[in-house]
Amino acid sequence: MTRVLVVDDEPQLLRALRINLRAREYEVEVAADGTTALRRAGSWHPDLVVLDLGLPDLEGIEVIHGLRGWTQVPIIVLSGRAGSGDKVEALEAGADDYVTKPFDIEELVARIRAVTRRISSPDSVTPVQVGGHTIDLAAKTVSGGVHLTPTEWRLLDVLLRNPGKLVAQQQLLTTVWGPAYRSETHYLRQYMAQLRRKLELDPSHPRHLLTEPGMGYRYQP
Amino acid sequence: MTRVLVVDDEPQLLRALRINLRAREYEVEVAADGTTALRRAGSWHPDLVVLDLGLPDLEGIEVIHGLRGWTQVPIIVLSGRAGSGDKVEALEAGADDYVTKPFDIEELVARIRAVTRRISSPDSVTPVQVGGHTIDLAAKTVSGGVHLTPTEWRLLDVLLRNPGKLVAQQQLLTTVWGPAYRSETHYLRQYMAQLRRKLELDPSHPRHLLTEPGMGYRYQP
DNA sequence: TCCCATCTTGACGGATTCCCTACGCCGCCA
DNA sequence: TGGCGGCGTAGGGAATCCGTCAAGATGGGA
Repeated sequence: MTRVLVVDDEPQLLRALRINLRAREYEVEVAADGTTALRRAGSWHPDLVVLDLGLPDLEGIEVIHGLRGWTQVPIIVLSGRAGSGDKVEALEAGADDYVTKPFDIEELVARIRAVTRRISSPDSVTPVQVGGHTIDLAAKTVSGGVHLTPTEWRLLDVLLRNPGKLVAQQQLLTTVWGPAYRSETHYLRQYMAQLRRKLELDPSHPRHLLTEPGMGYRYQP
Repeated sequence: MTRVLVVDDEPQLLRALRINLRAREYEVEVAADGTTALRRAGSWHPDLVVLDLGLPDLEGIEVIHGLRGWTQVPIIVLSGRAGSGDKVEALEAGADDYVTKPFDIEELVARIRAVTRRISSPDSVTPVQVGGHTIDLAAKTVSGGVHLTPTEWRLLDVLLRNPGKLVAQQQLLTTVWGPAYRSETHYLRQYMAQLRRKLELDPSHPRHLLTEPGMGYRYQP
């Protein structure tokens, strides 16, 4: 089930969105200010964030930056201002879509559907087994009380979305750390070791997170 | 169906391209910034990338380098600047075509068709049979628990991409080891023997990895 | 302010891969 | 028959790559 975090300081709008989204089989959490929103996103790992730019404590742009610091979760921005300057600023900060108030709630739901369809379509990611653990990439959960850090999730994400395929070191480094880290292979060694310690039954003889010397790594289902 | 990843930070242009390309039976994914683009390319494996150079987070050139680090997927570059310097830089970084804004959408579609017709994506190469083994060049896998080293893969790659064709010794040496090794034919003997040992049913009587004395080698499907 | 989780950075032993030399075989030709 | 060039095979040293431990740096929350 798709998890949506709605961030807005108007209780009426929150209620309306919660009812409409739950009726359409979405899981909904709400936050009334930016600080709460960032904290809840960090602990709950939503699949989508609906964010009002006019918040009491933080600039909406700050919330976008805060989220983009560690996640690529889709963000749909709500705003009372229709100026193209705000729009550009929000989209440049990393928002995925922009809706101007007042809006028809059906329109927002349609945009949410469009964004979530785009996210889930690349390959329907169902929970995956590694070692004795069940990993849910969408919910960002691992069974057995295992906790992964943001970087570990990004790395595992790339590997698990290419099951059986060799993923080159350069690809892992550029997608997880950025293009500037193209040759910093010691990060890979470090974090692959951590993933194995946390996920493999016998970390010194991995069966799923495999090394291909001189090339990269491979997730073997 | 051909898969196209469109990277641009202008929502209007994204929408227009998505509609026009989908109407022409392309599968379309979009990304609004370079980081997202790199991640999505890594998980979705598009057959073609349409890339705007003016992105909010990364230099477009960086995105090209990031992609070229692991894939030969065709890249069509969009840019607002018509200067030939940018053009040269993008093409040298590995872009396949260059379109200056503003452009007619029909023109872009025509170029997309041209590029996809010209280049069959290496990521969509179907597995190949050699001896009793199935070889997947994209995933870097061989059936039957056979393991190949990086140099062996590079050599096999060249041969398998030229099925039935004679590949000259010089060409193999320059593409696998570099131009400086143009006359070191003993490397070829060494690694061809290893490939045969690992892949051919009867290594001393190869049926697929054939020698053309004095000329080079040939992969016989 | 301190503490804790996370991300960096450095160093070292062991494993893999590569490079290089040497040798035997075969067909060709003088 | 003996020499020669091209090819296949074998093995060991060197270079590279990888896993691991440890410690410093960073930043956010209590």
